[in-house]
Formats: sequence, structure tokens, C-alpha cells
Amino acid sequence: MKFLQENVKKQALAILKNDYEITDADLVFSLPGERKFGDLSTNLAFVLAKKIKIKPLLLANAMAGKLQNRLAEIESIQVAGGGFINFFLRRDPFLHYQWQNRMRPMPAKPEKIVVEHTSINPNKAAHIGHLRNSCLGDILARCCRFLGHEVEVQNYIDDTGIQIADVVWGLLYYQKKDLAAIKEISDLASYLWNLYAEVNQAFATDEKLAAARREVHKKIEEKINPEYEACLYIAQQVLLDHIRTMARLDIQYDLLARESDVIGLDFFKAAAAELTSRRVMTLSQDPEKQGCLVIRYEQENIEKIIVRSNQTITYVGKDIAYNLWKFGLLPRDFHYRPFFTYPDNHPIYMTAGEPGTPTSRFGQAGKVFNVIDVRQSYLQNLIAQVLLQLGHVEQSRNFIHFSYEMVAMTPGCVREMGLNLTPEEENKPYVEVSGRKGRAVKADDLIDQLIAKSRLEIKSRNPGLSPDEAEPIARAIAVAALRYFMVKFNLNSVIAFDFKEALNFEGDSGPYLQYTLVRLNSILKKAAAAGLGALNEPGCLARLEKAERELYWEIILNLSLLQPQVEYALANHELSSLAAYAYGLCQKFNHYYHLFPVLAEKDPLVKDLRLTLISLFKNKMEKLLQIMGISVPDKM
RNA sequence: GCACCCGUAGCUCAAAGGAUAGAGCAGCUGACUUCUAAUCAGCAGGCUGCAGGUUCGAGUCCUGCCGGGUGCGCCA
Repeated sequence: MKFLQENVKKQALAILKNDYEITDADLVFSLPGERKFGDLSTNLAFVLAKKIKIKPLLLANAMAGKLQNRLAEIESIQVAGGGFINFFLRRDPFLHYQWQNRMRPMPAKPEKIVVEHTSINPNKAAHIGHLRNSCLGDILARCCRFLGHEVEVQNYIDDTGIQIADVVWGLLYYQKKDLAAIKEISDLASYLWNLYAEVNQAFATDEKLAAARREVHKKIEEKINPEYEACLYIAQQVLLDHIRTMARLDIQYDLLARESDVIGLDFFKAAAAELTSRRVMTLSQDPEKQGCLVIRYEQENIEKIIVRSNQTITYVGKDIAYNLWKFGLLPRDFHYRPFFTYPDNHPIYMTAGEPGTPTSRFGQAGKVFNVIDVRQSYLQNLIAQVLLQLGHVEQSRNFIHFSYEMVAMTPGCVREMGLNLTPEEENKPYVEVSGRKGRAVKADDLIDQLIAKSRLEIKSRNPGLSPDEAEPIARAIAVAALRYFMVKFNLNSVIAFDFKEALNFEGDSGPYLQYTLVRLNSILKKAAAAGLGALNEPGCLARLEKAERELYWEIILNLSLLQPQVEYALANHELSSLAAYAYGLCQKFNHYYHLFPVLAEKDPLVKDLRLTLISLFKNKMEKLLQIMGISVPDKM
């Protein structure tokens, strides 16, 4: 479709340039919402009318007259709506082109893309807020791969922060467990979920405890046992738990970048030299920040502390160094070791402080996507600013904060879970999810609920299925429902989480998409059994009755938009447009399915055309579902 | 206080400056002896928060209000 649009544009421009002063940018095509307005439409006449002061309608008619019958791919041209020029494609050649090119692989693109997502503090189990991050990040990575990019998925592990000190303190001093006792705790991540909320409540009410926590944090930084060893153990176990949870959703990582290695390998020192010599980072003149090194955030005219008066480095400082490294702009590298292998043999590497396994180079990105919620915009913007100030113009432009709004919970949902609300919170439209307050739905619990529900649905529809057969199907449906739910909203709309919506398997949902393909596959299977497997070139659409022909064309035309849709989603940071695209296509197909039976059709040519349509639909929709991380079960 | 985001049907959300503002859920009618009814067809539901402005054209852009959220830490 994209190729065709460009081709039509080139031809039209060549013709119109003789009579009008138009540029490449003036001629923009769009797909009209209704087919009576054509397959391609342009507002060129409106744009030009302003410049040369002629009525748009007159101009549009004149232009249409000049273009009529002179564009190879265009059957006819009409003017409508006061000046839109609408183009109707030659349908049979278009269908042939789509059919012939359906298997063509996407050419590889040279630009390597690093996507950072998940990055959960390793001190408690993952919750629904993290799921939005990981699902978006994973789909983003899949979009880039689909378009031919090399993609590296990184997960940043803050294994040194105060959050982890909280639970270390909780285990060692609040619950008075020794290391051996800690190692005996099963399902540590869930256990810490409760403990983390509990100790934070304690910290809030008792000043002295906060000092104890700082003491634990200090001991971890100075590698003093048992605090340090407990910290290492907890971070590793919880991290493994997060990896396991996300693997349930088919979300995988390539590299785990540890904050302790960013610190241990003095990444910041390497960055600091440059920051200081370019006077990006300076000694603060503010008496309250005496002895601190700061960077001025220009957008809001704030001084951000990078190096504290005690010479320790803040989170932003470490993040600046880490992101410079992602682009290969730091004269320093991590060491690496293999950490984990997925059942499909895909390895995850972890950064290391000491020389480990030699491996292919990580980082060296041409473009970086950081999937982090909107609350960190200020810090991400600061990093982009710093890249620019250091003279890395290209990298600054390719440093992308893939920002999304938070997941919240309605007061009703919080109450439903048996959790407490303050009277003030009761009256809010939603309250933010918080691991610190233990106020969130745990990721694993939600996945379990989804699987349980799909199990019931499968059982009622397919009573003969054994549990062994039903289980993978239940999982596939649960994953589809969850991933679709997480991607269908606009990035800047807050998701006010609601069990009823998230557990919906009907209508605008992941299982709806799966069901469409399951039925379609069933037709193809039966057609193959009847010896109708191999398909020839598509026949002429004229063979179809008008009503079917129009619907058929509508579907073919929309199917051709897969690649432009993915490019649009990526360029505009709007992955929800992919969900809407997939849903719209399936709606159209289901409508067609009900009106026009395939296998019962008597006319062999019509039957062939219908089989062509469903083959093409399967081809495109499977690619689209793969981008969304949704698999298609054999039956539902 | 400053900065960013949101306000569309009873509810949850779409609408890429464009043609008659669309879906799902909930409600009401209908369609399983048929390629799987997790489906489909239909009914009903709207001063797009308010007031101005820009434009051939505004839910979308600008200004001001009203209501809500978030960020602005020597936490990460």
C-alpha cells in the first residue's frame, strides 16, 4: 500500500507540477473512512486554494480533469465534499500484487535499537503497573523487529537502592531472620510483597526506624555482611521471579543491566570528565546545595543534583552514564555472564563487574527507547538535554522516552480486594497503585485469575477436551486478554484498573481476535481436506455480487495497511492504534464470515476468491498478532 | 507557585485538523439442524466540561475559565 501511494503521488506530482506550484509536502493521501469517498483521498485543492485564491471545488475539478486516466494504478477519480479529490484503485491488479507479495520478508534495517523496559525494583513481586510497562515494551520491541531492526531488550536492575534495603532490614532486624532462614522462604517475591508494605508502614510511624534503614543501606553499599549477602540473594531471587512472571506472557529480555555494575565499573567517572569539561555539570552556587555537582534543567530552570555533597552519585547521574553507554558513547564497557536460558534456548546475559564470558557487543544503539511511566519525564528530558549539550545531536534525537500514564485502581476495586482507603481516597476517581502500600493487584494473581476463567470457558464449550489439551489453550487466551487490555488504551490515558474489564473475553478483547482466526483456520483445514489446499492466482472480483465485492475489497484494502500501521504506531508512540487496527479488521472479517459461506459455495470461482481472502487475512493477521504477542490456539 | 497530562453515550474507551463523532460493556429485539454463537444483525443512548478565537473545515490547534490527575527530593 505504501509503495503504491508513493507511486501514485510521484505520477500525480509530475503531471500537476506543469500547471500548479505544488511541493512534495502539499500532496498528502489518506484513507477515507468510507469507500464511497475512494480508496485514496487528498485535500490538495484546499491547501492550494489558499495560496492562489481560487475556490477549492473549482481547483479540485480542474486537477481531477488533468489526472483522469493518466495514473497507472487508478481506475477513476472523483471530486466530493467541496474539494476532496478521491481516487479509486484498479482492484484486480491490486489484489494480485497483495497476493504475490504476501510472503516477501521485510528487508533488514541497519539501525540497532535498544529497548529498556520492565526495570522493576527487585524487592517484591511484580504488579499490574509493571505489566503495562512490560507489555508495552515487549510490543514496542516486536514492532521494531517486524520492521527489520536488530533489537536488544534491556532490563535495568536497581540492586543497590534504598527499596531493597527496606526489605533487607525487614528480614534481618524486624523479623530477625538469619540468612539461612531467609533462604528457606518459598515464593520470596510474594513474601516480600507483604513485608515491604508492612515495613513501610512502620517507617512512616517511627522516625528511629528510618535511621536504621539508612544504616542497612550504607552497609550494603560498603559490602558488609550479612546485609550485603542478604541483598544479593534477595535481588537475584526476586529478579528470577520477575523473569518467570513475564515469561508467562512471552516477554523476554536480552540483557540485565545491574546498577551495582554501573557503580562498580565507575561508569559515572567516565561520563563526569566530559560533563565537567563542557561545563554541563558545575559546582552548585546554592548555599543549600553546598559541595554538590549539579546540572541545570533548562525547561524548568531547576538545578538537579548529580553528585551529592558526600560525593555519592544520584540516580540521575547513574542513568546519564548508563544511557551514554547504550549509545556506545562511554569509553567503557560492562563485563558479561550468561544468567538464564529460556525453554526456547534464548539466553539472557547479565552485566558483571569482573571479566566473564566474552560475548557479542551489547549496547552500540542507533536508537534508544526507554519505556518508563510519565512520572519520570523530567529526568528523561534531562538526559536528552545532556546528550545535546555534550554535542551528541543525533543521539539526543534518537533518545526516546516511551512515556505512558500510570495504572491506577478505582476505590471500588481497592475495596473489592479488602484493602483500606482513607476517607479522602474514597472520594477520588482512582488511586495510584503502590507496592509500598501493598495496594495493587499482583501480576501473577491476575494471570492466574485469567487462566482460571479461560479454563471454565473452554470446558463449557469443549466438554470433551482433556485438562492436558485445555491448559495451553487456557494460557494462550489469558495472555491474549491481558496483553490486549494493556495495549488497547492510549498511552496518555490513566488505566483505572477494573477486574471486569480486564477479564472480558468478548467484543473489544484479545480472545475476540483469536476466535476470528480459529474459525478461519478451521475453514482452511476443511478446505485442505477437501483437496482445495493449493491456491492459484486470485480471480477477478467481477465474479462476486456487488454486496460481497464491496466488503471483500474493504477487507483487502485494509489488510494492505499492515506495515504502514506498524510504522505509524512506532513513529507516534501509539501502540493502541495496532489494537484498534486488528480489532477493526476482525470485525469486518466476522461480518463477511456470517454473510458468505466458503465451503458450501457452488460457484468454484467464487469459492476460490473467498479462500484467497481468508488466506490473505490469515497471513496478515498472524503477523499482526505476533507483534502484539498473541498466539492462536487450535480451537477455542 | 511552576511544568506536563486528562475531561467525548449510563460505564470503559476510539476518532492520525477532513466528509454523517464511532466501538465494547450494561439494557432491549432477533439469528445456532449451517465453515465454532468467545460470533453476527438490529434498537436505544451525544450541547465532545464552559466561553471565545484561528481555519474552506475544530472533539482535535490557540487563549481564558471550571473540574480531575501527575511531577518539581543531597529517594530510586
